[in-house]
Amino acid sequence: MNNTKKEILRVAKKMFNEKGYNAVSVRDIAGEVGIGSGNLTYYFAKKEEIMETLLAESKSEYTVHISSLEAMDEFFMYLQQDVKENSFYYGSHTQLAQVSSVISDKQREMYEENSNVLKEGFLELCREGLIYKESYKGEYDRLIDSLLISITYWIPFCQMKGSIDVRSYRRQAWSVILPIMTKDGKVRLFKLLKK
Amino acid sequence: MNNTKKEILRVAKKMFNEKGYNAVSVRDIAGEVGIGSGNLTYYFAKKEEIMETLLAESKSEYTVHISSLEAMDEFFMYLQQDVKENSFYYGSHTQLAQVSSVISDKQREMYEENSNVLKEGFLELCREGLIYKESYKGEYDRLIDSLLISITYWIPFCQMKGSIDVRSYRRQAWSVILPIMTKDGKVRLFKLLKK
DNA sequence: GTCTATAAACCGATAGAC
DNA sequence: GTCTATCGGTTTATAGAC
Repeated sequence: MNNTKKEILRVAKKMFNEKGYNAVSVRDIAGEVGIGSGNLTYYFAKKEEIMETLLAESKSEYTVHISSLEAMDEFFMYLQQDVKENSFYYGSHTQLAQVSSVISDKQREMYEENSNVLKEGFLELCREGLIYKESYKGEYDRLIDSLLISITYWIPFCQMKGSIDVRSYRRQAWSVILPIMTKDGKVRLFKLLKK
Repeated sequence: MNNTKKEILRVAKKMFNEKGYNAVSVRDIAGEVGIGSGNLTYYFAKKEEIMETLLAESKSEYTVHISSLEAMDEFFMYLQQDVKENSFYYGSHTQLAQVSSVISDKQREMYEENSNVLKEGFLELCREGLIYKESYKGEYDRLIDSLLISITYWIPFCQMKGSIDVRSYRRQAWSVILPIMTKDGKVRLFKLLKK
């Protein structure tokens, strides 16, 4: 990939991180890179293509099968890290859904993928006797939705709360799961979180 | 308040509800009202002032003290209704935070208010023996954050999921609380939800 | 007070010279 | 590949008629 193109992507990601997708214009980006805005258009015909390219590059290779409490904890830490590193995306999640269907499709895809990963994880933890069985049909699905809605909007939520140091998503996630954990599961979780 | 001004607000709210804040221009609104866009500027110097006024008007008079399971259920139904009626606001929550500090201050204020209402409610339900005591310091606060992050971003989340009929927030909220409910509390809740 | 008309500044995007 | 000039669109702001 061309050097200028790389530089555009680097600067755009930085600026989106800081100010959000909508608040950054293509002229702003071109100015920061030190090229004309028309030249930027040569590389990216539309503003949304910059975001789509950034998104494609950050494509996760984290295809995991949660097979233990530790694996689920790692998954939460991965999500937390993902949100932190790609705040250019998560910080503008709602806006981006309206910008391009490519992106909104990607969002749904990521939701379904993470939802499936967590569902398998819940079932595995249940088999291991670490969490209780569903007390009604669909309980796991709803708790998983709570976990995913939290991670998806974690950045704007923390910004809204005005919390100076963003409390970790990892702890937030476990807080939702803890109440359905067995005594055995709780013991193992506390040991894990203390480390 | 002036008749024209009222009409502007009515039309703007309707259009924001349908298409989202960003997708509606002041010209669109003026055109729908049947006045010139410059005339609209006479009433609202900036686009954000329209939203700020709408927000100030929709100021909830629902200052409640949750004193029972039924009251908390009513509160969830109120939140659900609020989100539905004011989708012009909740559907663009993230964007609006970046638009004006008046709005972002209001968002934080609403979060803190709802957070306090729920916190008192949790403590009351605990006193009544319907939910368990905190199993660690801060557990209630985290569950409440889960409830509030869900309601705040309920609309974009449901749109992302692509669920045709939006599952109710009321059920989602109780799903998070159910795991910390006592046997007594669960019995009363199920009776309540069956009605 | 109420409204019209219009300018100013900015945006994403395009065309074409070099 | 890079640039300037420009289009049609937006929000914002002003000047002035009634």
